[in-house]
Amino acid sequence: MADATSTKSARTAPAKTRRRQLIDATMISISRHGISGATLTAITKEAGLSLGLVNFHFKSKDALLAETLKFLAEEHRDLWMQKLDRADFTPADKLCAIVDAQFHPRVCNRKKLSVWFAFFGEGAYRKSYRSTSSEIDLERQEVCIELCRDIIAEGDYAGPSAEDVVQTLEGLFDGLWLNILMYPDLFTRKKALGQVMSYLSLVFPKHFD
Amino acid sequence: MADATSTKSARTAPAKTRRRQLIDATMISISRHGISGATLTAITKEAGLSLGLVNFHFKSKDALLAETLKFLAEEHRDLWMQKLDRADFTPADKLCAIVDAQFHPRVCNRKKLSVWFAFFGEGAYRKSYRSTSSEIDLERQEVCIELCRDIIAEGDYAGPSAEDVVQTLEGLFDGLWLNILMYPDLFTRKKALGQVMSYLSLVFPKHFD
Amino acid sequence: MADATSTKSARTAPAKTRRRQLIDATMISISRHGISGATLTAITKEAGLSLGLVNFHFKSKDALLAETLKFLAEEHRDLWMQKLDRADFTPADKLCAIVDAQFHPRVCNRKKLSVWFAFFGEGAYRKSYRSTSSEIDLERQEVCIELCRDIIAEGDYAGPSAEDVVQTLEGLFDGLWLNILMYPDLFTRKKALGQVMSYLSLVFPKHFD
Amino acid sequence: MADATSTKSARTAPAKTRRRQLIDATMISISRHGISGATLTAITKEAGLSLGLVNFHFKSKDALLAETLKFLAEEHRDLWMQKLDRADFTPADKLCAIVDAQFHPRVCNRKKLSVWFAFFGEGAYRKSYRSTSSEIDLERQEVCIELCRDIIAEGDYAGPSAEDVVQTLEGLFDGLWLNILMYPDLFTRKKALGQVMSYLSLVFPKHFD
DNA sequence: CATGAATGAGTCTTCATTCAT
DNA sequence: AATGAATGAAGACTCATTCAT
Repeated sequence: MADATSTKSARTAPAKTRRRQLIDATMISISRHGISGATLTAITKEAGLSLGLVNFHFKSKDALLAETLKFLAEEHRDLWMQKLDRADFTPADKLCAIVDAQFHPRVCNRKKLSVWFAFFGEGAYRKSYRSTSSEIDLERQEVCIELCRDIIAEGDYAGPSAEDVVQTLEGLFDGLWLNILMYPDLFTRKKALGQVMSYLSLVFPKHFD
Repeated sequence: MADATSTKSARTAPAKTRRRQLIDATMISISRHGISGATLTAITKEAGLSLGLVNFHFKSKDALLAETLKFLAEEHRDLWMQKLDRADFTPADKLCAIVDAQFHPRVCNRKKLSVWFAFFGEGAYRKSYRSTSSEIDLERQEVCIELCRDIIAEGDYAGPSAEDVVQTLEGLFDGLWLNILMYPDLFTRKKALGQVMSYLSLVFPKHFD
Repeated sequence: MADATSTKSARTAPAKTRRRQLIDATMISISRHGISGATLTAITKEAGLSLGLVNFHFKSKDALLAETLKFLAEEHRDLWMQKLDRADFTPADKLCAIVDAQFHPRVCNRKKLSVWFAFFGEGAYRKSYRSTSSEIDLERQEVCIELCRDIIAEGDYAGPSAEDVVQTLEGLFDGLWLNILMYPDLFTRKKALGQVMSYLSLVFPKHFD
Repeated sequence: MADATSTKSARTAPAKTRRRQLIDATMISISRHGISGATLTAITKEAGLSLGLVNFHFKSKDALLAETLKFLAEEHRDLWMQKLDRADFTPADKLCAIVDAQFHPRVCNRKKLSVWFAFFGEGAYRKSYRSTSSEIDLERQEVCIELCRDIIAEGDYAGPSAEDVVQTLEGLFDGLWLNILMYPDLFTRKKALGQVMSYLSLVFPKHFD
């Protein structure tokens, strides 16, 4: 009986459902027509909802975009976090899991990469990003640094510091994402993953491959 | 005395000067107010010129943006190219020069990074970029691959292939640029440069530090 | 007292009503300030509606103008058509009705003549006219030719052919319209009508006066 | 040797030459791109002259258009006037000459008809026309009425009055011009001429064919 | 909760006119 | 007498936001 969670869009639906629909339509619109083409008309048409709903469920368009960014950041964090609890994972396994998450299809696809870089490209959203989502980035960096420290200790590596490695990793993550977005024919998720693993095997040869 | 070449703006000026002024004002506007805030009104006000001049010196606003992108790409290329001719440079020196250019203040500053990522962020301009400027990127990659091949041969390295190294370098370049733009307090040109050199000393230990 | 059909303008109104209002305001604007003065600002002000409504109810200004032309052509056709069905009318009566319609106040007034000639005067609209409205003209000519054939047969006239007469009539219609528009003090609907009837009594003396 | 009247455009030329060039370019521009496309840029490019010249030789664009209209009206008048002096012409010959002039290729061609109706179509120019050129029209009508009176007296016609005939003729002139402009494939100068002559043979059978 | 017509500020673009050369 | 870069008002069009239903 309970069709509360039905995806079938009823004439009325709980606020949460509508918000999710709108956020999804926003991402699709941005990826298809760019940030400038992501008008409320385009977004609501994509969602199959009425124009007025955005300002009803969100305070403004800017709020919708901010929520979209937040959604993306949290979805990403959920992905790499879920493997960290596993007791049977070594630090290297966990680092590997984070790298995997970075290029997981759920996160690393044209639809979502378009949105990320649309936000990065607009100064106003960079600021918004820093204030709402950067702590997630920092959290991941902290975790990675911790893992690298363990790995370095285990392997007794004399190379770059844990901080150095992590900053290089972060740089690689973003840069490879951009390459995948710009040249989808030349750069693939798989290739990018290989690139990062190749780097890790260079710094931590005893742990990676 | 002779102020024929004075920068003092006369009522009329050669087309080239006006175009340069407008391109510069475009970059400043984008970096200050984002791509969406870079209206012709804002740009011409920034340049201290009248509104109608853009459509006089460029066919349209889109043309102005395309030219801005082209200017940026060419300025960048000129920078890394100028060191490649020097006969007294070893391949490692030349590679080093390219890395230096990537983080040279003339190229790697907030004003210009903002513009790069503004273009990357908008699907329409990504396409425009691919059709007008990507050959410059590819050219640089070719050159880097060649240099890496020489270095690998010289050092008899058994690590990643020249192609692999270069793709990682390209990824690092873009990712570090983004980090500098996003977190200017945490990431500096100098630090980024160190990051890349650190990577190079890992893959080519006999050549770099 | 039910004011459901009241002309009092509610905040929202059916699309058809708005379209009609805008078309009407377009005709008034053209007749008052010429086609070049018929700006969207002028039109919407005339209609007492907001500027953005034109692009909401019509795709563009050009579409509005095309619809205006179409409206005019159809209104005109409806006028001369309505008398053609009457069984008690002779061919001469019907031809007379068509002539009457041509100079009927609903069609032949400064407001609408201004619009007709505004369209005729601009090459682009002449083309638009040919593709959308000329079939109405041709239809009328066909009907007139048929009627003239009947009249010629009835009266056994040896003068110009039905086609000739109709082409002369069409020429007279347009020319008299233009004269009424240009010299409203010298040329009136009534006079024009007399002119045409005078011509008809010359070619078909047994049928007209 | 005297090349004062040379059509070769020297760097400087007498004002009269330049004015004629600009008027001609105006007519060509209007006929090619419509009145709205007849910008000063288009006109001066068509004339092969510099943009600033219009406001130099004419007070304003409006003045140029008014002069163009005047030129057209005077050229037309010169055409029908030149036959009126001939002592060997009967009134019917003279009337015939006026009709011929109306459809003479120098006057009745797409380039010039486009201009006439462009002016008729714009209220502002209708007014300008009335104040500068209508006396030419009226003059022609006077002449025609006089001729018709003579013809009626000669033939002892009992049909429409001279005034009536002339008004019908004027209507036919304008209407046939419009038809030629609108449907160049269906209506030709020759056909139009035949139409008018056919009308004249109806009212003045003893004089025309 | 939901709708979508209406609003009008803001954008790009065009173009007659000016003016230093 | 001639040039054409520069100006800025005015145009069509877009779109986030509002609000009566």
